[in-house]
Amino acid sequence: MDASPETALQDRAPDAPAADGGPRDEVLVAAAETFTAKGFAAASIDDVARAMGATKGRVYHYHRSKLDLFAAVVRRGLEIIHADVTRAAAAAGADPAARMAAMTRAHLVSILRDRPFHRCALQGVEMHLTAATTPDQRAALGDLIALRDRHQRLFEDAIAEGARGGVFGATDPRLAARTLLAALNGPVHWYRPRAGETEADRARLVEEIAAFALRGLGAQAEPTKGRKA
Amino acid sequence: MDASPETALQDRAPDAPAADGGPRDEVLVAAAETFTAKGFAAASIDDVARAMGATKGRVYHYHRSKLDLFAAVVRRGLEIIHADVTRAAAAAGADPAARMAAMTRAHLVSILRDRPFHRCALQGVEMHLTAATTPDQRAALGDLIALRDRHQRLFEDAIAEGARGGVFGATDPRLAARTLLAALNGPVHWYRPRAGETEADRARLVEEIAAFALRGLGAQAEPTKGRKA
DNA sequence: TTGCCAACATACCCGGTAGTATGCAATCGT
DNA sequence: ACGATTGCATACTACCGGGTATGTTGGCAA
Repeated sequence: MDASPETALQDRAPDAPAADGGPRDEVLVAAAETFTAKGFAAASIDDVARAMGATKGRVYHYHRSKLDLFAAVVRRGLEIIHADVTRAAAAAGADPAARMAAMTRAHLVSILRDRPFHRCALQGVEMHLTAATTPDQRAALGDLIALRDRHQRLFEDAIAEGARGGVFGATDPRLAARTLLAALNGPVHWYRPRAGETEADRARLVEEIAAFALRGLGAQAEPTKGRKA
Repeated sequence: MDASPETALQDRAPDAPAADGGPRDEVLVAAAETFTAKGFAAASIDDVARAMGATKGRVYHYHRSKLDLFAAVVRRGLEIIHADVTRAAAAAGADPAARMAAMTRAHLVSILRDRPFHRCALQGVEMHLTAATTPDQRAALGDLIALRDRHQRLFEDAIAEGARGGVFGATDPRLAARTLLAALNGPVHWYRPRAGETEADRARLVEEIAAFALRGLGAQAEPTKGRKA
């Protein structure tokens, strides 16, 4: 079986397109929910399997280790949100304020929609700063950190551009982006879709948090120009 | 030893005054740093002991279980920051904006000073939302959540008062407080005192984040009235 | 039909860790 | 001076959970 180390299934790029609803995808979803519920270290592979009504065999059939599984979940989360924000930024015009507003809302919407994945992504990011003991862990989490940095730079650049245009008052784009994202990521920790929650409820949540974040940057509260779009 | 279940050492109120620098305190500090570095689930009691150059015996002499130890750390963190913010709020005048500014800065300063404890506090809060399996865990974390809520209510009330006075633009004080605190707690995840960092550096950090947060509330950027105090 | 392989389930191993039981030196009250 | 208690260290146990090795079943190709 391990005759050639490259033969077996890897979860490299095949995960990137994603969300096909197939069995591989079901494992990822179950893992995201379980890791979200119990945390990476506290959740067992059996827990993940049980969440699907399956056993370890199914999990290890698609992923070579617990960390690999987790990394796949984190990667999925980071790629989803990066795609969402990038798309929103492209759709918005060149105006820095409107562009930033669109990015902020897209980030929030993405979080509310795929909260388990994004929660795991945050967990994964924190694991890096802390103690990634083994060298393979370092490697596995390393490129995930790169993805996170890429996403953060999206906001850094937008802030810096706005600051050059005098739209924002930020002196340190990096610190501003960090603080902005910290505020935007808040719902990851406490949001739970309540029973009978409407789309409008979520939209209101997004608008309130987005308003806070955009004001925080020093932007003038533009009269909800692109609203309802 | 367990003849009477109440004789032995409990870590109830005795911890509250705290920070005496004694051996009990040293255990708490080591625990805070270890849990911060590895996370609650991933950190072992031996890790905590090793961080002190001691063994498990010393830890279990002061705390009855891993969760008890962790709860003590979380409690310490929550009590510290609550005391700091309360004191700052009292020192500031009755003006809602100035009061909120003082609270915000106090919260940030507290985080930079005692980051390990506050990081554990955040961890502990998240553990509650997730899976506190056993009933004693529920109980242990329950009152910690109460402490967290008390601290959050400090900000909620200040926001609500400011909103009544028309100082802030917040429609939902609870959501505003949550988002505000999320932004303020940002440094808990990434801050590390760099070598050769001066007091002024930290002050600048505090001011930038505080400015973001206060603007987020819709407050006018008051010309740093109580600065250097 | 047969053979092969994907897609799992089952059974098992084994290292790490929470918790305990015990030993033991120093200190303290009397 | 001397038990008793404090303040740990050491040794050990029980168990959980990651990982693996080995079935077993269904579908698909030839």
